Amino acid sequence: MAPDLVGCTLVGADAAGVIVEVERYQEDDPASHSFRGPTPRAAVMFGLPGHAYVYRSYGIHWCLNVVCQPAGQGAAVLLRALAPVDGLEAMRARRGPVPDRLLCSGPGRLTQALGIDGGLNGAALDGRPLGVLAREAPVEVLVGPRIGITRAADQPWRFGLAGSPHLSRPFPLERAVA
DNA sequence: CTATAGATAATCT
DNA sequence: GATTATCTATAGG
Repeated sequence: MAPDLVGCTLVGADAAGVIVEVERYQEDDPASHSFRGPTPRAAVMFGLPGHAYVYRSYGIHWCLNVVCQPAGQGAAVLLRALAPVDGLEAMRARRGPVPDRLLCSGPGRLTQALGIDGGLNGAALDGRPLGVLAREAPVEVLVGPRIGITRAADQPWRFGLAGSPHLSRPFPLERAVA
């Protein structure tokens, strides 16, 4: 499901962007919050698929995940970067004086740009205030190791849209999948 | 371009 | 007390 989310559109309350970078996390993955079972924080990961798992990162930022099927599995996809397509003014207002390239180029940046916080933890991703739209055309997806983790760091579980200028970081080897 | 400090809170040891 | 699915500002090459 993670590579299939690349190219889809994330729609917020007043802004939207194409998902250009994601990472997958699941229960048997030591880097995943669901690794220790349905703890208070990770409970949503074991809940309804298609809902949002929002957690605080480094005490400062919010990060958004899409909970995966089937229910109760503890699997989710972290949204790491968007290509802004709508509501640019609202994003700029929330993000401050950064270049447009950096508006949504990172998991914490993307949530700040869309105004997403812990209040949306567990929310359905089926429309307002948050939703995901299917992509309209096939895309070329890159694969590489995940970013910012120490456990299972060599697993190629990060996926990105080939050629996007909005990735949080480039992919090491441009290997295509899907 | 790389390197590093600092902010800050939930979770882990 | 240490670590963490991060970001920004600043200093140096």
